[in-house]
Amino acid sequence: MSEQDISVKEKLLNSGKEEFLLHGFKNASLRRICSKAGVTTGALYFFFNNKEDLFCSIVDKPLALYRELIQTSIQKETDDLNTSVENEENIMRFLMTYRDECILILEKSAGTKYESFFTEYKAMLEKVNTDFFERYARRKTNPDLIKIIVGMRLQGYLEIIHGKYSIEEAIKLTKYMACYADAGFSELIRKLNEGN
Amino acid sequence: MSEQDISVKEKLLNSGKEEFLLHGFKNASLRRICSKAGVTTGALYFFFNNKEDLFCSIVDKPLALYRELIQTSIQKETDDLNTSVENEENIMRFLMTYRDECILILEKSAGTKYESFFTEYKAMLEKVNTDFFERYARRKTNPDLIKIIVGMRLQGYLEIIHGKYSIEEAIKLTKYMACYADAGFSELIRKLNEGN
Amino acid sequence: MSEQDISVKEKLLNSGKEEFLLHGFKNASLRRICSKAGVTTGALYFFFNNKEDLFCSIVDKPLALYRELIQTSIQKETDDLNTSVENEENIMRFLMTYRDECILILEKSAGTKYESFFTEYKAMLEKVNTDFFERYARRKTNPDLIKIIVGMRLQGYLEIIHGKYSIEEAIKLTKYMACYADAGFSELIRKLNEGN
Amino acid sequence: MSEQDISVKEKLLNSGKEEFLLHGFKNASLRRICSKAGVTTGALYFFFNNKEDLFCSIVDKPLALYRELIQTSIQKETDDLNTSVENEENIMRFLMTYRDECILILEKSAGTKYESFFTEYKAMLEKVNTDFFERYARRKTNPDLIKIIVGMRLQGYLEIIHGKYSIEEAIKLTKYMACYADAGFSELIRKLNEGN
DNA sequence: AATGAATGAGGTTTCATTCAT
DNA sequence: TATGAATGAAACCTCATTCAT
Repeated sequence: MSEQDISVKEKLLNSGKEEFLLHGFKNASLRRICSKAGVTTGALYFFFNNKEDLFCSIVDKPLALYRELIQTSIQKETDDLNTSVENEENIMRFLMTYRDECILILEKSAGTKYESFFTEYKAMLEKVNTDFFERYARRKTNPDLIKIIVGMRLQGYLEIIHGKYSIEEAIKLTKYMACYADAGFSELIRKLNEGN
Repeated sequence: MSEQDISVKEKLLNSGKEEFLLHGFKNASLRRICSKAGVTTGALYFFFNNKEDLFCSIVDKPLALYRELIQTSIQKETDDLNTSVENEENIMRFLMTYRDECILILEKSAGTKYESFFTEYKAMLEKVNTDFFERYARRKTNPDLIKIIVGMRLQGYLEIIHGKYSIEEAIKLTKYMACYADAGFSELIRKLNEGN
Repeated sequence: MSEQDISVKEKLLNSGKEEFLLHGFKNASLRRICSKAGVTTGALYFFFNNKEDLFCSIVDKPLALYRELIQTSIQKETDDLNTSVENEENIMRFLMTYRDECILILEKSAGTKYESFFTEYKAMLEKVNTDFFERYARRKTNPDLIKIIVGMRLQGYLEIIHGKYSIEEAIKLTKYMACYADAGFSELIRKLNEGN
Repeated sequence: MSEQDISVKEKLLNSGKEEFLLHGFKNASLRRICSKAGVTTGALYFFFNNKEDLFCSIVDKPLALYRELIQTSIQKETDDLNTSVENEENIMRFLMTYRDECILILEKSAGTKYESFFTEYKAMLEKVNTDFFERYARRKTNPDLIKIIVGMRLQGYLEIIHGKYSIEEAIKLTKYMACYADAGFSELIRKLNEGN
């Protein structure tokens, strides 16, 4: 598809993505977005209802896909713990495919309906980890510790997403990260049991 | 010091801190800051040159102190590796004492001259870690891995700072986090050497 | 005529009428009109020159008919005073038949060329009433009083038009109103002559 | 007070009143209001929160006074029917004193919180008239007729307010109008009883 | 030391209208 | 006939900043 064949709507989605990534939702300027797309501000409102609608139009589809992926991954992992490596790879493959959109949702969405997605996602992971921990360590968890570990692990993902890696590189790094995290986790359990 | 003795300047610094924490630098409103401080916007410009000057006035002193602390900590740790635990405790003690200011610099400073502080700080830590790694593991590091590990570790700190912990609780959590991170790090080295 | 046979032009006239009634000419939105009619804004400009042309197309024919009716009514009443009851009934029958269009012209036309129609109509009625008064009361009229009485009488019509009455109900109410107005008028003349 | 001593706030209130009277609340332009007052649009927001706040600042005080006046008038008239003439005179005196503000509330307030004031006021008068009617005519009222008569009477007030009369002239006209309305009302009752 | 007033630029959004197809 | 796209002006509003007093 040649340069001139990109529709204005696509141009707006592209320059919107760029602007949102650069400044975040609230500080993004529709004027800049439109002028980057080579149209007047009014034109934007032919394609989108408002600023948030533009943001959501960029982010909605990947997000829906991601929710599906998470759903099935958790299901699979509940049925068979051995799928966890494979699941993590699938997730990372997805995240790398939709790098920009992930960053938008997780770090640039303040002011939109997705602004609490990250927090909710973290809370969910904390719950999953707590359940896992209590099943295998057979002791009460320290919710503060769980929160820290989950936060660190997610940051690991974000570091990889922010890097300019190929998908294969990213997956390799993810595996190293898993190695790091798992060893840390085991040691923590050991120490906590010992301290008991 | 009685309530009425709080000078206008201090009131502005306080309400500024509050507002910047709540909305970030760019989305903070000087109007709100001033009305929270009980003065008009003009008054602010008697004490500060502009919005950024107010931000910096809140953050500058703690930042200078922190830079000193880091300097001496690194020096101490270079001289004697055994001081590392003690150093980390000192740092966390500092961070918890200046929780708000840390959050401002690390997460709310976009639009100010400190907006790249976090990135630079990370880069510095990456360098320190690389040096350490290369000295003890006697092999080339993977800079991408270092970046990830440093990012995760810093996120650990941030998680603790964001929690409403007492200093002693925070230090305890920091130690657990160190345990997690060190074990992970060791395992990573082992694996990398083995893969060699 | 089946549903699907309603031409686009008619759909536009209908949804235009609805919108103008709801928001008045100036605050009406061509977008809403077109979307209610199931076409795009461009289509409107095939049938009408502009917003005002749409308004006039809704209102022009009833207005022309009304002008005829008024003309002949006044003529008839000049020739034979006894036709006045019959004339008033004819007028009310007409107004009820074209309720929406009347309301558009009288109350929703600000911004169009008809915005002063009501004022002019009132002025005309004032003149007619003045002539009548001077012929039968044989004295100078008070133009201010005439203006007030005409305004009130017209408001009476508007109240009836705005009610959700059947034509027969409306005519009945009109007769009561005439009774009220005539008695008031007579008493006023009596009082003015007495005060003489 | 000399021309140059009029504060900007007063200038804004004046040009606002002018603009609202001319175009109604919704179609009034803050730009025009401000440029008529010789300031930029931003200046308006130093004195008023928004467009509606400007409108209300023009209208609030007279409205509060009017509500008091109505309250006491109804009370007085309930206690002693003979006060009605005096009450009506007081009301008209008030309306003429605050001509512009009355017109704003009654005819130009669409889009503000006062947009339904007229309707509510009418409904109240309909109730008062119904009660009065049923007490003196000893028969069920026709609510449609009451509505029409109240609407006409109010229109009478509006006609007077819109004229450029002095207060004394206005009061004189009001008395004539009362004569007209009372005679009409009596005749209507007579006719309705007869038709019984 | 602080107020009160005002600016001017920029924010998002809505609108009637135009025009190539 | 009608669409889909785009314009440009105007709408209300917020902002950091300035300045005379």
